[in-house]
Amino acid sequence: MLNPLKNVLQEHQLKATSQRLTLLEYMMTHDTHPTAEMIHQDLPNISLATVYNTLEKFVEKKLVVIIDGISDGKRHYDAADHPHYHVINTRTNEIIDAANYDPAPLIKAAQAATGLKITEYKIDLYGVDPDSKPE
Amino acid sequence: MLNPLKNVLQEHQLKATSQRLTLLEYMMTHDTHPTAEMIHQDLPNISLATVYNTLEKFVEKKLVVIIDGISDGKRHYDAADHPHYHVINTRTNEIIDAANYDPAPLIKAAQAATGLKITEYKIDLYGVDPDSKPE
DNA sequence: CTTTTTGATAAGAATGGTTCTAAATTATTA
DNA sequence: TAATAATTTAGAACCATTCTTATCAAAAAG
Ligand SMILES: [Mn+2]
Ligand SMILES: [Mn+2]
Ligand SMILES: [Zn+2]
Ligand SMILES: [Zn+2]
Repeated sequence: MLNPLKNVLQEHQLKATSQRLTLLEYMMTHDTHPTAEMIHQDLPNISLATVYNTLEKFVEKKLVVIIDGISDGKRHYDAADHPHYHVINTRTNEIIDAANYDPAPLIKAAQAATGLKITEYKIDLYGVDPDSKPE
Repeated sequence: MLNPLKNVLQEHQLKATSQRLTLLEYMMTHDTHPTAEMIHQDLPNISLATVYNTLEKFVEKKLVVIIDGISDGKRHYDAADHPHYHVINTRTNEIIDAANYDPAPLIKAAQAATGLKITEYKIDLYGVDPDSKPE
């Protein structure tokens, strides 16, 4: 087995079809946060239905996470290969990755507050360029 | 001015119509996290369009926040009267409020990482009952 | 090697939450 | 009051996502 992406898929009980390999590589190698439609435009040989189906599978397997709350009304996707949080520039809708924060105390607080076992978390902050005029 | 809710609306440059007063009171006095449709069912005298329009205004003015990422695919709304974060039970879709966490270091980290001025943040954790069987 | 079964992909139709439109009310101003 | 502006409303339209159904491909069975 020379293809590490093939390994990743098989470890997650997903058959390594060419579409899945292509999509997984796309998500792993792009630091953008594309919508299904954007991915389909970059990979026109994979049908839009398959993009949606495959991303759904990847989300189930926690290979990919959904970013919503973007003001374009569309669902954005992000490879979940390294834990990080997002800062969204509300003027440009740019989604910026950041990782200079340890979520462990937050997870602990959430478990203490609710008694639930935390399986996932999502931290999104919204901001604007400080030099930009208000309104 | 005896009605404090009327004050709140006027302080936010919103005319205090009866629909807005009713909706603001509804959001303030309910600790649930309803969808527009749920609110409309509880307040059938206010049209669904007005529920959407008014919630959008309230979100602009930061009186209300949107909760998305719930697996019912619908947008939920929450009064923003006190800062808190959410823990979502992914088996029941219950949205639990929690406030035992200070977001100041996170906000500081985000500003340091991006240079943006943070205006809003959204922290959602997802969990399951620890006694429930897996899958 | 067939044959059979299972799962994946594809194209397009359907869905439904949300937004838009245009008309009717209501509030404000002169 | 009349004139103007803002809000509300019902229903139409939108469109991102999901569903349907038909093909296709890979794996198991024989
Ligand atoms: Mn990424
Ligand atoms: Mn609340
Ligand atoms: Zn990211
Ligand atoms: Zn809440």
